[in-house]
Amino acid sequence: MSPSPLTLSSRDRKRFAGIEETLIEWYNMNRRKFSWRKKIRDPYEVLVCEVMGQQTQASRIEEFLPRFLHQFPTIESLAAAKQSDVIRAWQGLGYNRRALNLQRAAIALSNKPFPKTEADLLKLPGIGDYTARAILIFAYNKPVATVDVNIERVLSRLFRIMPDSQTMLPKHEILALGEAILPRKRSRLWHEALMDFGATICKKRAPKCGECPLYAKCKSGPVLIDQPATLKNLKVIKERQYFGQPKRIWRGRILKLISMNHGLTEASVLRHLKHSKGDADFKQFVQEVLRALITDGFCIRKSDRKYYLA
DNA sequence: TTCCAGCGTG
DNA sequence: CACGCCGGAA
Repeated sequence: MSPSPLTLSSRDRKRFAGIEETLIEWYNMNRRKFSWRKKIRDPYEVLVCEVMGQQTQASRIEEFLPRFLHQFPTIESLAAAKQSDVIRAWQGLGYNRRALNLQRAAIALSNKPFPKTEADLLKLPGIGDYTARAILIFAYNKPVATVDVNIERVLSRLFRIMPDSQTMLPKHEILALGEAILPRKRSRLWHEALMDFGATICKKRAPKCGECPLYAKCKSGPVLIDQPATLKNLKVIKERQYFGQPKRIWRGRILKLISMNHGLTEASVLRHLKHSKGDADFKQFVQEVLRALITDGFCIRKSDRKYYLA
């Protein structure tokens, strides 16, 4: 899945020469200090770190990664672990499916050389375009480009005039742009710089154009600098509520209940949830959630009619 | 209450 | 391509 090669316009190329140097300089002074950013990186640790990073703010990884790696120090140990222990180790991080997929990936990788190509990484469950490339970049400093939402924002705004803080270039254009400007000898450093810059200066909401070292070179800066933090006319999609909470919250609570008890009947689950008894609709809803947790591979119901972590 | 942020499925 | 998945922080 290589992006179509793109030749930067000579104008863009000229502008970029200064951008690269300024951004790296900014990064050297202002980078976020994370424990996993060490000189030598174990591919397995990069894999875990990147999966934890999916849909999750980097600061929250700090809390979970060391503990997880202590508990599952190698691919083989994760592959051999009880799934219930992996789920428990993931509790609080969110998107629990990632834990299941990560262990499945570990099983697939167990006792084999760690993959070094995008195609091989993409075969793993839970590894998509972004993560496959990110692993190659952070584990091996491989000269490929990857685009997360931070990089998407930074490149869109820098190279094209974005009408507001929400609008971005199409994904394939950004990837092509990313490939075109990639400093191929320092892919890892460059991507970390782009991400940190996007997370702290070129933020989604209320970007700090006033203190941006690239302001003079940024196409969108003049548009974004005075934009109010909250945009009107942008319709907010409200999350559907079930009995006062989004379903994901109920799923999380129920999964946590099951993970903290050895065998729970449906009645016990209902009791723990402290919802008004005799609410038939709520009972049916909980049943649906329990069924889904089983379908999704988190739980099982044994012949004693009690629910357990799978 | 809103914000943040990739993958897999239908 | 649209949607569901999680939970802490702002």
